[in-house]
Amino acid sequence: MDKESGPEGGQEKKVAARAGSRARLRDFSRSLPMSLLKAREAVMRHFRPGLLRFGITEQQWRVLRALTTVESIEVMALAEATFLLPPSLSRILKDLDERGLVNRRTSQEDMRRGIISISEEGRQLIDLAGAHSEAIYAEITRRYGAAQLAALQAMLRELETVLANPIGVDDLSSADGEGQASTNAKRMGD
Amino acid sequence: MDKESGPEGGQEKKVAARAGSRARLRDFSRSLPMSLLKAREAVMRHFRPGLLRFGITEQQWRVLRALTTVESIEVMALAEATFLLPPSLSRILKDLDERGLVNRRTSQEDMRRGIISISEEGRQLIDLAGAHSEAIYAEITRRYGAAQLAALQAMLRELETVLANPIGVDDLSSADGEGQASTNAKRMGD
DNA sequence: CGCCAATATTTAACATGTTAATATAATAGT
DNA sequence: ACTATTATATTAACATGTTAAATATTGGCG
Repeated sequence: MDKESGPEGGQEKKVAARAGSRARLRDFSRSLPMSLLKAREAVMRHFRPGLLRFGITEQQWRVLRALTTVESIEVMALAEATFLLPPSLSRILKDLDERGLVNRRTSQEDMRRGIISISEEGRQLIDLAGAHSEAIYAEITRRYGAAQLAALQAMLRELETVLANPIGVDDLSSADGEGQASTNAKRMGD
Repeated sequence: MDKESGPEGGQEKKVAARAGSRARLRDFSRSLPMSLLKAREAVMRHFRPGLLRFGITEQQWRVLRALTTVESIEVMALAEATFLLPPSLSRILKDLDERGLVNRRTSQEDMRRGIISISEEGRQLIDLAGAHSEAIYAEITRRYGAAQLAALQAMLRELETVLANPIGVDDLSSADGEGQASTNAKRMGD
């Protein structure tokens, strides 16, 4: 599957002549985390400059965008919806609040919970930036193909599902041994 | 793709409560950047704890791992190989150098260029952490399926290729039925 | 030769990612 | 009621992402 015939271009002068661990580390740039990272960066490269011109970052946009879909939402639920960790979201909300783009209040039933809603200014900003983003997203869809895009996202969701359960030592022992594991695992660190 | 007409009217009730705020946010979390981000996090969640026990971060691991594949390499080439931006790599190399995990020297032909190589300590560390990562990667491959994994990576690579060229106003006009991003401000695809 | 554009690397400044620790408030058990 | 536990943010501390600017050095050109 990972064919990659030929070296990375051959401009490297000397490869380590040391024994030990070198040959199998060659294709590390094609690891799954790297593939996902590169693909995402390829996408975001097209969105970021536009958002920057509206004075918001990618994460701030995610928050405001999520807030347009509800009347109000608690911080924890917002963190899950935007896939931001609570510390990050806390900082972002503080900033957006100071800029008047969101409103916060405290739940009366549970004083721990903060309840966030988007302000009118925030909504206007999302309307403006959203037009740009939508056009870019449409062009990405056109280039890649709608069906291909849907298929890709289905596979990504499947990957998430499959990795939902933690990997313990028991899993490793059954996968690393000989037998069935030899059918799939080449070696490639990450 | 993104339907959800505007909630501007505010005629919906609070979706706050517990975890009842999922229905409206679902299409938002289906955007391509979010899908890629979630999938990558699902993978990294399994690797990070192991690396942390060896005292290295994910990016430091990438750098050391890349260095095991060459005898030495220039900073710019290393940045490209690890997919790190030069400022990030600069900080990482400074730290790894102080910890004695890498060695740096300056090219004699071009005094601007720094040349990096892994130290013996660094190599030992990679050997240890690498065994662990390999086992985890093998288990991920087993769960998802080797063929499925290869197909996913091919699709990701295709996405990169398709998005290599910048998206200009010309592309946007032909993408949607009635482009003109400046006039229609309603929904977006993140 | 000397000036200047270009390249390689670093620093700076700000925002976020990540883990741990900290207040505060609600809840379960006894 | 009282305490241990749990849940909800937030803060802290460090590392990285991201863009812009600064440095250093090289190479081109008049």
